Amino acid sequence: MAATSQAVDDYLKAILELSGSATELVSSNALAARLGVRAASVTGMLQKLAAQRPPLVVYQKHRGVRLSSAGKQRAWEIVRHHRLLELFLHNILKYPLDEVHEEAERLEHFISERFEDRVAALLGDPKIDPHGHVIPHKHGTHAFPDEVPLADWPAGEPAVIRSVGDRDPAALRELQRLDLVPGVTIVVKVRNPNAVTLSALPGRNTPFRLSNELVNQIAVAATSR
Amino acid sequence: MAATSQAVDDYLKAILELSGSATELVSSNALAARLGVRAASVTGMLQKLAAQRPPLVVYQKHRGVRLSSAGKQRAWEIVRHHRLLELFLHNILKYPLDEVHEEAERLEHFISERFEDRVAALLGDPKIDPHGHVIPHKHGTHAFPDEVPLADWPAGEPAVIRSVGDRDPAALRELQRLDLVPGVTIVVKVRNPNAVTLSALPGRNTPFRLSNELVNQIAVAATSR
DNA sequence: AGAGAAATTTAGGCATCCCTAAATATCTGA
DNA sequence: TCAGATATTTAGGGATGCCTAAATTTCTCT
Ligand SMILES: [Mn+2]
Ligand SMILES: [Mn+2]
Ligand SMILES: [Mn+2]
Ligand SMILES: [Mn+2]
Repeated sequence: MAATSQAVDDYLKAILELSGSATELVSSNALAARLGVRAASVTGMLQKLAAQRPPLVVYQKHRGVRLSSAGKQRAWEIVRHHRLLELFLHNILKYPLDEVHEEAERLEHFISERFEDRVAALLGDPKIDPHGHVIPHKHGTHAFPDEVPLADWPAGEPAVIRSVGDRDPAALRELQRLDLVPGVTIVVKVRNPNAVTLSALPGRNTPFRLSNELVNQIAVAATSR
Repeated sequence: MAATSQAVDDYLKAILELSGSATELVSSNALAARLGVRAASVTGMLQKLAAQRPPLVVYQKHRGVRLSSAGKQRAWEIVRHHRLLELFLHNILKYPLDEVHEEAERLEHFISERFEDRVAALLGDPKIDPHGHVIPHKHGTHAFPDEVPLADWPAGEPAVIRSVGDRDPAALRELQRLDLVPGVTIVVKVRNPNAVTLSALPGRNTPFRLSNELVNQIAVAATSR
């Protein structure tokens, strides 16, 4: 497989991250917004990725794009780099949680296979990154975890925080301050259009309100098992 | 100071490494050979570097180029990244000695100041990289060590290996096999145009011949002190 | 069906960094 | 001094990846 540039890597990863289910098409505009480039630039790049041999994406004009199997492989590879790097930066180099993402976002494109393997070994073949995201295996993808966005979770039902978003440092600092980190159990008391109120919990005296901006950073799962 | 591209970094580092003494001019052809590009490309880049504000090099047409103080600062910065990374790869990630250079050569351009600082802390503010090269301080340059090329060392006088070249993996493996690594004491018995013969040494039964290719990888200093 | 939203196309441009080939200029040593 | 070595200039090009602006196509919803 031909080597991919940083820009290509970023497009593939963005398509992966925007396509919730594997078959869902991602629109050009969504990609443009996520990558901070113009729609015309996206169209150009998608055509290039689809024209490559083997193609990295399956591109349907006006309908959207999804990863080909080669594209999926490369995208997961980059995600593995990213999450291993984040854990390394946090656990070994003692980076604050809200600073790991930016550095990993840069370095993920440049580390070698050997670096990836040695870091994984140093960390003891970890399964979860410091935000609670699953670290994919070296070859092949990984099953989607059973987590759902907190915004979709029913009120009254206890839930465990599985992961938090890694892209917004300010939100991350706030979540840490509130102790809303992976592993913590919460209960939604009320859901409004713009916020969610969480019930009082052990170690916290009053119910409190979480803005959607923070709610959207959190993914949860049932407390059972 | 404006951010420098990878290509600019590589030019600055090459100028630094090719100018033995601080004031020595480096020729365009020497740079072209070291960087694996054409002389015409070098001329173009040198003009760009000299035109920058502040200038990164002092360029005298037909005579050569040397680093300005801004250029020197950036070049030493990259060298610090490189040598810290090499030591990190060797000591923490357990890379073989002959594989650290290539990875460091790539990553040196992309790590942040924070990464540099945290790696230095993890390694205990090291002074010497795994090839025996001095790791410059974070701000400002460093004094040149007292080492000289083995090719310039007088026969009969014992010498300690101070450093070995990091750019040729095959040569490095051979030097390790021969136990010619930093810290080891040697004596030159005979010098030929194409080789040097070392005297028998503790742990070695016969004198042996070292090709210039290997001799040129080694820098030594007096055994005293 | 028609309007508005979404996406694409086209045409031109910018920046970086590299290449070749040929002509020219400068330097240096015998 | 002058020939050969060294370096520069000029003029052309390629690749990547981004931009704008305007025109157009396609889709989707009412
Ligand atoms: Mn990899
Ligand atoms: Mn993460
Ligand atoms: Mn630095
Ligand atoms: Mn080294």
